[in-house]
Amino acid sequence: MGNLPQISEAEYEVMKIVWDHAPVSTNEVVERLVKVKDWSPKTIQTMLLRLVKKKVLTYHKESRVFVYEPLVKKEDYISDESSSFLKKFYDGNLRSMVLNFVEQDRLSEEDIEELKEILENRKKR
Amino acid sequence: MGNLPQISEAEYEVMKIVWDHAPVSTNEVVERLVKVKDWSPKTIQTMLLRLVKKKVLTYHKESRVFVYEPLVKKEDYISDESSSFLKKFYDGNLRSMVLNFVEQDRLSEEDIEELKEILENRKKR
DNA sequence: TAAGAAAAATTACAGATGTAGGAATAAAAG
DNA sequence: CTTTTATTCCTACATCTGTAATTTTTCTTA
Repeated sequence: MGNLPQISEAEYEVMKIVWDHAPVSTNEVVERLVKVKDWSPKTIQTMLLRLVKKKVLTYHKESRVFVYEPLVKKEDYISDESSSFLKKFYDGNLRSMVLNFVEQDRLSEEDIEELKEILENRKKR
Repeated sequence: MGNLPQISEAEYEVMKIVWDHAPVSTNEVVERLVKVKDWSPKTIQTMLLRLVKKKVLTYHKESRVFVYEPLVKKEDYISDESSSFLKKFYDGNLRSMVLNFVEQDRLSEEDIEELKEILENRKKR
């Protein structure tokens, strides 16, 4: 953990598409993204290029088009980001975070109940 | 939430000192930070300046020196960052994050126990 | 095979960030 | 009052990020 490449905010939007649809061509990424984000296709192409340069993606040519695939797994990336986040703000552990949420009354009754169930279920395996 | 100024990584290191020691002079911030970070005093001064410009800090002059105080509360900032983080990676709720941790076996038995206690205690008030 | 269309390659540029150096000024000391 | 020193003010510059436009290359189609 902590050794994955840096992915910027805009790049992450692109990665979400790639993770969900790889192997995926430039065009498909563009088509899917412009539905959601108000970006020029050129911008999206820049992001793809940068992600390749950062080794977050690879591509191969299929005749004239690029087809991309992730080199970094989504789960790994999210795990990594979660660790950094917890380290930065909650002394590295999820307990501190949950405690903080509880103390600040940022959880509803249902949240609490569901959390307890999640923890119970895990215990029982 | 979501309307607080952006605080960069390096700026955040400075803010930690200010939050913990305000009202605090440029010199005190520098002295405390150079113990922890390998930064030039000039760099730290730049950070303080930028934080003032971003309205994260105010200062007043005490004779010739600047004395800083936060305009943004640490708790508010952390809350805000937590919301953004959860929104970005866990669909906006802490439950998803905890569930994910549980599923990925990233919590020890003690973690689970402590979490359950935290939730229990909260219920009982 | 030449023209047109589609894709990729190259270039651009402003703002944020990390990382300071140097100039100006004000206060303290002699 | 002048020199030294501490502090602030202004400037700098490379990299990253957001946001593309322009140019070149390569298929496709007439």
